[in-house]
Amino acid sequence: MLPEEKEIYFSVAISVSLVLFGFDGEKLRILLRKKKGEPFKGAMLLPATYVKYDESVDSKIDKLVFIHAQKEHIFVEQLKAFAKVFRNPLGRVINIAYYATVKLDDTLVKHSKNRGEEWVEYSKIPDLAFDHNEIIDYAKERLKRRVKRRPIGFYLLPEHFTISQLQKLYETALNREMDKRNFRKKIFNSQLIIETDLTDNSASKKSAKLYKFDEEKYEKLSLKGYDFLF
Amino acid sequence: MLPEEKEIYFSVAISVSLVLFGFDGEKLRILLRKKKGEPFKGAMLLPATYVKYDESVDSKIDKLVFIHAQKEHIFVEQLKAFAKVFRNPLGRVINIAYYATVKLDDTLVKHSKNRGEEWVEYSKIPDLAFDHNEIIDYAKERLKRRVKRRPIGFYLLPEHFTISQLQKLYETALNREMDKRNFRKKIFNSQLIIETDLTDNSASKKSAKLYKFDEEKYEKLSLKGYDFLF
DNA sequence: TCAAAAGTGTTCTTTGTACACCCATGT
DNA sequence: ACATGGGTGTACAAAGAACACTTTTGA
Repeated sequence: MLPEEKEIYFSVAISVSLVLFGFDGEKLRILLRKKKGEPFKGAMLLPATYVKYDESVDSKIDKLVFIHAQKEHIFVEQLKAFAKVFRNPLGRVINIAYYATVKLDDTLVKHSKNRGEEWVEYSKIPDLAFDHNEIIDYAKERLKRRVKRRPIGFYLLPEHFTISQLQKLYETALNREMDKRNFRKKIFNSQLIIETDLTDNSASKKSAKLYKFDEEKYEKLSLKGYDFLF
Repeated sequence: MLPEEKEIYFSVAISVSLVLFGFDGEKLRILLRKKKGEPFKGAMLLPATYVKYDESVDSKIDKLVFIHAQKEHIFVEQLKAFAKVFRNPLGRVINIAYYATVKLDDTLVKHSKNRGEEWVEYSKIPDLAFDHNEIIDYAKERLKRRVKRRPIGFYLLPEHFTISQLQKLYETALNREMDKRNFRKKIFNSQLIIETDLTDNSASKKSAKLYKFDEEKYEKLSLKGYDFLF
């Protein structure tokens, strides 16, 4: 590359965007915010930020995740780069999209509301600014595939959860209904969940047993290239 | 973004790189070239090119694929963006990596040789310039996953191929040995290959039947969200 | 005649799937 | 007493895994 050519190459901006999945025990949701400035003022869109030419994309996305999920060490993975020429009216912006999963509780919902953000139902995503609908569609597909092979569903649930909650999560993510008995069989066979003494009676008259994810066992198994089950 | 801020954002370059997989009937290979100019002069690396601020990434990667594969309509998919701050000494360059698969024949090997490029064995990739080893590792993982679920293996073989060739391809991509009888059973059950009248006796005294991929049937099945088998 | 790859079936195990009823309890 | 979700087992079907010998023919 000749020095005089540099400016026709080095004139692009980077942004990162985040598809943050949350599950409230009932429904799978995605965090959206309302755009404050131009372009697309007032439109809903994904959390996103520009990255300066000397900034690390990884640390930028980690910050974005922390701001919105209020937790560290959660599951984050890059989706891909969205790079269409005219996706942003300000100039050429390459968006590197990520997704992450978080346990959705009242504290976090409140935090998001205070920031003017909203946890929108998985199946009710409105038209968004830029190409963010395309990004969400891609993220949903990725989640579907991942959830089949790795127990990332567990990262979306509270520490203690009922089997019904887990099943609802899988049903939403995979977009199909499952048989209760077969589901339980599969889950218990996986040996990845531990029964606790606790119960939950928020959803039913009869109270349900609460379980937790056996992270230690999963670590061991995943070292051996373990593949999950659905 | 304020106008005076624009230059700290719009000062990044994009490049695309290509992990081109080829299979010669015996071995799975990846196309590499030798770097001519600085930086990293003389080092081996992936085919790659810079993308101008107003150029389409898609058309740039299509061109790159065509130059090296000499065919159109081959399987190409984005891997992800590689975005480390110091991956390129010229400045901040975001590399959007792709992979593609091509049928490797003598004509193409010659073409590559004329261009000073080399088809290097899948398991013998040397140390490369930039972060290209990381990109190849990522591409291998993706190929492994894809090959299990979609018959992309067929795109790597010549139009007519023997079952042994197909098995070798799967064994290399998945990095494990398979039982001949079970492999054949699975492949024939998939109903995706058609027997031809042709035979091949290049690899053995006893000649082997040649088969071809039933693309039409695959199109139909893939519309229904069909998943392959390994 | 022998080396090298082609081709071929059966058995057993594991996994997936379909399916229906009783239980505990809050209202 | 009844509605609501919690919890349980069995039988059949499909897929996966292990395993060994015969065939063809060029060298």
